[in-house]
Amino acid sequence: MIYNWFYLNPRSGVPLYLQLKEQLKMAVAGGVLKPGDRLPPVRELAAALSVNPNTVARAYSELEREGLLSSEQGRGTFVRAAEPLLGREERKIQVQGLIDRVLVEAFNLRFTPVELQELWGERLKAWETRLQRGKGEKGNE
Amino acid sequence: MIYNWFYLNPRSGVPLYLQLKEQLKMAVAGGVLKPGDRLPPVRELAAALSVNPNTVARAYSELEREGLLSSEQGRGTFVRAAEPLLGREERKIQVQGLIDRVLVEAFNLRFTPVELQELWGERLKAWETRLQRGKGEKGNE
DNA sequence: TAAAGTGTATTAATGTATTAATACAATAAT
DNA sequence: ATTATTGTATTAATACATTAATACACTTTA
Repeated sequence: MIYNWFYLNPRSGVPLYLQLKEQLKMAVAGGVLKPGDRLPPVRELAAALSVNPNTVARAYSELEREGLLSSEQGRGTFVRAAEPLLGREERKIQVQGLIDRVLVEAFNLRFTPVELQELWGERLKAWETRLQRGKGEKGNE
Repeated sequence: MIYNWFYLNPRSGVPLYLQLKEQLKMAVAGGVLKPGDRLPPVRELAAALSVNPNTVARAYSELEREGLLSSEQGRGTFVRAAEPLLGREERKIQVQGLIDRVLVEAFNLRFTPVELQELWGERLKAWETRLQRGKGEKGNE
């Protein structure tokens, strides 16, 4: 069951819809949800997570705006198979911005470029193997 | 003048104190502000930026809590010279978390590990040279 | 010691975000 | 066609964040 991949904590301080968005992104990035997969209906997932359907709807719709999902009224919500909405150059700029912010933070935490390079390598490899693992499988178990 | 390194936009949607925090971090990470340097008094910087002194005070105090600055009542606020407050392991975990978030975002934007590796290398090098440049200089011009 | 310069704390005004309740609209199934 | 299923839009209640006004406390300097 795909539900088991999600867990919301109302007392964490992090908004429910943001927690869900984050976990949905993880599920897609990690291969648990694959392009074309259908997500649970808003009411169903909302019931399973004990939140208002609007909360799930907001997570879905924001992820649609960000190009990760695709919602069709009356049909359902799906993981987008095609390229995201943004163009190649725009996406690159966005990722660059993210990387720059990490670098600034890390330098302020007194990390050296060499240490950072090592840490980055570690994490990238970890995600690569995770993506590899989730390659052959199908469906939402 | 150090003031020239800061610019706040009240209509950007981003809170003023966050804009200032970000720019202060950049100034330190990039070597414009060096350990031991004194920052402008809250009232003075506030006047220069046309905001309430509390806004500057908040930026300063949060950066103090984060270990980047050090404020002393009656004396002023300075760039912290010593190691940050967090321990080595804690800092590593924090940076790892930041990196992971970038990776998730990037994968969802359909970047491949190879592309990411390249982009990361570019940005890291860019910051390295920037840090190098700001090494010999002294004071706030 | 008085005055000026500095960061800090308290309170209030205002805007924004979050969540829920409810009704609407489009599609699919019968 | 009718009903069930699905996403969407509107509104309201509530809490939180942001900024400003103002007074306070500590340090330096004359």
